[in-house]
Amino acid sequence: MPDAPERTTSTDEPRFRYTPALAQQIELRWQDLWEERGTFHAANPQGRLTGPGGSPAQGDPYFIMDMFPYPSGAGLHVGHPLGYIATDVTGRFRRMCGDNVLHALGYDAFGLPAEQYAVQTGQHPRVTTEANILNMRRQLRRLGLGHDPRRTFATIDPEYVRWTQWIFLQIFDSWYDADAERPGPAAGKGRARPIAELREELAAGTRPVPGHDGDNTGGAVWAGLSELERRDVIDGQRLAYVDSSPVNWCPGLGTVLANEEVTADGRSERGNFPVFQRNLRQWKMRITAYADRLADDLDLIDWPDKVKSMQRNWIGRSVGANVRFDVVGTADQDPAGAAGTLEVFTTRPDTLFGATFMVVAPEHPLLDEVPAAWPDGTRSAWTGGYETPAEAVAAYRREASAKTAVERQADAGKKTGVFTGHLAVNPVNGEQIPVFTADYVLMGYGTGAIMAVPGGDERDHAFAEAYDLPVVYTVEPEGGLPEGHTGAYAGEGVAVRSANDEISLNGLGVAEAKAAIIGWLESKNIGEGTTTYRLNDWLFSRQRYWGEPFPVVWDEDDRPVAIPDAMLPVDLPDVPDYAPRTFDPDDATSEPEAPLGRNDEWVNVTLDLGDGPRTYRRDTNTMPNWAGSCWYYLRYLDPAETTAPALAGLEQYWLGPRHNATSGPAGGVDLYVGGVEHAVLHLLYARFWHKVLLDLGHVTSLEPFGKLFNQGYIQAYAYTDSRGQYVPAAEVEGDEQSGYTWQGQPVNREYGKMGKSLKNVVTPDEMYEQYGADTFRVYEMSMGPLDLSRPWNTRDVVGSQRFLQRLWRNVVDEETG
RNA sequence: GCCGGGUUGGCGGAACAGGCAGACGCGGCGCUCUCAAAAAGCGCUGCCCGCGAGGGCGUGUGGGUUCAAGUCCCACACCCGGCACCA
Repeated sequence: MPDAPERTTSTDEPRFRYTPALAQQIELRWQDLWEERGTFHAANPQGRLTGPGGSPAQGDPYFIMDMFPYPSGAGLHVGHPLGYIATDVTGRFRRMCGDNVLHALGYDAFGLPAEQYAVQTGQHPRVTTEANILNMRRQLRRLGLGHDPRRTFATIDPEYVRWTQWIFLQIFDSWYDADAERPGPAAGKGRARPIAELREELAAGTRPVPGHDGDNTGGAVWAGLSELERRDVIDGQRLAYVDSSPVNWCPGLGTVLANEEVTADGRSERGNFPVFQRNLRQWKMRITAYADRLADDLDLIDWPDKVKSMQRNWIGRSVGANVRFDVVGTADQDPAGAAGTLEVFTTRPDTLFGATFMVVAPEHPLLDEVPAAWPDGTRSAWTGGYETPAEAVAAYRREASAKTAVERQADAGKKTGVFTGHLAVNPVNGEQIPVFTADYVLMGYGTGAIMAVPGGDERDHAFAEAYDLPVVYTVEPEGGLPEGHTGAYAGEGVAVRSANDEISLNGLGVAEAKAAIIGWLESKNIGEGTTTYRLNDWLFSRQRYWGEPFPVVWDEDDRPVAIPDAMLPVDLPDVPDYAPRTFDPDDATSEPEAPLGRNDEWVNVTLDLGDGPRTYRRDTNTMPNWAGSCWYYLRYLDPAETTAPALAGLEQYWLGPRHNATSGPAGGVDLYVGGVEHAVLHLLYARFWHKVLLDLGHVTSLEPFGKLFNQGYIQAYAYTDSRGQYVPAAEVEGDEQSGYTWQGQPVNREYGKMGKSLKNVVTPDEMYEQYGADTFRVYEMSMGPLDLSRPWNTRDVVGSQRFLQRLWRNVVDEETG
């Protein structure tokens, strides 16, 4: 029982009433005691981290976690702690039930906003970030969260960076063996293996050399390669690799971005700047190798369906077939010979007999060379009015490349295109069909080329209608297509008009027909069943300062060399100017320039990496913000561990599939609470890293997060005056009926986020001061279900205050104490 | 268009397994305390009719199942979120 507070006002309030002042006194006292006693220390089954008073681990392990915060300069508003309060309540409940609860909070401290804040304030990002973390710690401690304070860390801590870089090197030093059996619970085919094993197998000749024809028996092909060629083969197989392909270049941010960071209308998620496709040499991670496992293992985890479906959508698995069409030479070239082949991907190989033309993306390499003249039978509508295919194709390519993502979306449905002059041979019936280029076919998906079946696909049908191309229906529903049917028929049915001398699909259902035609294509070696994904490899390098440097140097042959583990971490150097080099947001021709490149002494180093001192160039990129958050859950197990990101025994105890089964058959964190905005970013990347670590034997759980819960957002009202300027929401008076006013003038109410610029921020500090942390916590938990978004109303908080007062009165006499 | 989630008083929301709809909180009204106000406490508060007793209506809309439906089934409308020319 605390002493009665000094009376600070002249009221006649009872001495022992539960007032904000008394609440604060109680809260601070207990917060100090919890810290002193280590009340919320979670006990590891081994090692230095024991429970309160040195107690050993007892009860079922229960690992509960929040998506860790980004220490922004603005400090917290009342929306931020919502999830932390919820996990605290759950964690305390489980602890009371006898579980060994692990609950801690670290800080995700690299990244663009921290860097931008530092640039604005003219201070080094480390200075501002550390100050922000301190402020956030203070605000959160006052909330009274039952966290284990020994387990906190920030992603910018050099010891944390060491292990982030170490994991990067594990990925860099791995390749994906699609045929290898996975051991243990991950059973199936395909896993990451150390790159050294690839080299051994190539040298021994037990594996063909990728990208090189020829029989590698006894390592014959391998032996014929120079050391540089060998390194190129190896580097081409790594799970972290550098290559030059179209990437998202964002001049406004001065960096390239991952697909997941670009919105559907072609802008950066952060800053909303235009993003351009450019061929640039960048680091990527081979997440596509894990596409199937990332999709399939969603069945093993307890996540909201919404998030699962977003991930499935993003991965975008389609099962179908690749089919190769011969492209014939035209009259002026070589009328007899084939000019090449055109490979397409289709999910409906059963409709091959209905393919009456082909379409390739404007960027397709087939268009680099086109026939000199229009072939016989070319219709004027196909040529775009040009004299030659070359002119027509060039004009269309120009047009297409000038289109922005927004324009392209707006035009979706309207079909434009032009005949390329090429003719392809439909392998099932020998018919020569025209090859068009059109922007409704995307280079980034499948093979960038399709067989068009206007009888079975609405887009192809629209194109066929616009360019007067023949329509053949090869699938009909039971009872046939209705009289006068127009448009494509994409439904179930049986194959018709689908037979040649060797194979007949007629009468088969869609699934059987697919299987039959794939068998035939494979027997003729002109196609095979295959699976295509929408997911692309993860673009992993950024041209910014405030991130983890790549633990890689480049040798005199311009090949990447890993920094040995013993030399980690590679610290961020001091550079004269850490500001990113940004550009006119619309200037697509600008070139990225990494701030780390501004320090020649750092960039050019002499190192002894095992074969004597040599000079190298450091990699000047930094990792994306996601790197640190890809594995932080592992670091809570013991942030001071010096031999591994996390000890195997601890990982098994806290994350392994287990007994109380709260985390499900895949293991992972028992409860992970955070916003839905990371559905295809952090949550996909972290799953990918975890599976690589699993393959390499560093973890035993199949998934990092067994159960996920998305909390809603606390929203708020904001008010604008007649000029549209925001006015301080706290000073607005009135209600819905009588209208709202600020300083006597009427204002407009809007509903949305809480934010500085909207002048409607309410801070936890104000709540501690006016009501106490417990009232604040009760209010947030009683506003409504956690997964819903709802409005903050400061005046409603008093209800929770009265509730606690009533509770208090039931236990304590307000007059006597 | 496809996928996911919703729709209950003036407002946020509750109703767990089909069993008294509207818990709890805000707001509103009345009262107590006070010279007064604030704070706090007590009572009332879904809508309509009625002085009242009381009556009627009521969970987006229309149907259905059931002794009984916010809850189950069918159809529709609207709102929010995600994806979208992905072959």
